[in-house]
Amino acid sequence: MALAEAILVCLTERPMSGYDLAKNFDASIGFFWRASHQQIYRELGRLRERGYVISEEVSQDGKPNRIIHTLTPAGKKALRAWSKKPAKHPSIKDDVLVKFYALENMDIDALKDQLTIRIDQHHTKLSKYNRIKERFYDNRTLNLTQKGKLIVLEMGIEQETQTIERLQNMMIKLSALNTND
Amino acid sequence: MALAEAILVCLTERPMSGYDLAKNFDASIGFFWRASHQQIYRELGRLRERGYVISEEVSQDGKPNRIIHTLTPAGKKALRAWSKKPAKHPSIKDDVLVKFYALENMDIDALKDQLTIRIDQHHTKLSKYNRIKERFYDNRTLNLTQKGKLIVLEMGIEQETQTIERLQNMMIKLSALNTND
DNA sequence: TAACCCTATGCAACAAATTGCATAGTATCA
DNA sequence: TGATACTATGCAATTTGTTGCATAGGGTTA
Repeated sequence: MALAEAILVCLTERPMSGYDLAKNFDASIGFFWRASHQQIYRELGRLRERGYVISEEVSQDGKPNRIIHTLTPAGKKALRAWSKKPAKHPSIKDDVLVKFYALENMDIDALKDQLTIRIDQHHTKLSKYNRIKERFYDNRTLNLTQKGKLIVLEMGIEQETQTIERLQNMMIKLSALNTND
Repeated sequence: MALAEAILVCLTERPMSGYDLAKNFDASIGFFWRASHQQIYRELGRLRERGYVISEEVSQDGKPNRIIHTLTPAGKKALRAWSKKPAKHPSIKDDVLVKFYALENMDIDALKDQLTIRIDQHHTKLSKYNRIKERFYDNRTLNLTQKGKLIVLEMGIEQETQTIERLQNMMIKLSALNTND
């Protein structure tokens, strides 16, 4: 259950509400771990039960009260223990590639549209990464945690760039098939 | 529930038993869609209920009987309908990248070991892809389905090559951190 | 002024995935 | 000859993930 750990990792940055976490899972950490707010709230309950976070309600006016979750020493200990455990295989599930596996039974024009959408999505991601890099990491003295984040960010930029190229390549090959057969 | 469709895609090649499918999900199609045999057997039950496959028991001697599942016209129709539906976001869940997000709370030596294992795994995958390409796709006249499979195979080879480079890059950056800080 | 979005939390139902176990014969290796 | 691996199927329990809904005040837009 690495969602628990992904949440703890977020909370090392600063104490956060479930809502803040959900937004984080929609942006930064969400680039390689997605979770809905429902999942996050449920998991926060479990983390509280285990004593990995403490939660306190903070009243706001005009807005609903927030519940701020803070990482406990036990939580940090759990994180370090987790870091020593072997990593799992990253999950792979990709509709589009499956579709290429039975082209004769597919609607090829529809598949092209899907490829186009995919390429757009990766462009969006790439722009986000680049914006984050410019804003937060250029020309600064970085501590260890920031350096770690910069490493994954740069890997993300490379990955997205290469993915876009590969998808464009697939598109070209798919189009070539279509006109010849 | 695209596992159903991934199974149907496999069955377009030839009728198969659950066991055969499980092996396929461990090799070819499994490179971008993983599923355990328990998942597959359960899903086959549902596909049979919906009339997308028909199943017949074949007795063997020495070995347990096999149940061979064949794609029905209704199954093919369902596949084509699925091909028109927009693709989902490919699922992303990667422990290792999450770990880079809180380096101060991680055991960096353990993380290096994990990176090494990852690199090895991608090398293994790459070799498999290359072997498949040599065996089945070189110097042949290919039909549409085979061309589709070749496209994803070539994309897989590119992807794995690039992933290995990126991971090695991460390793170098991580090592540089370790000695300086 | 109605429709919609944002902040903020959460329950409930359902679907999918994981983990553990069970059966049972054959083959291979030490 | 005992251990292990392969073929072949499947149940059951648990954990994760998804979808739909509910509440509720505030701001923005048409």
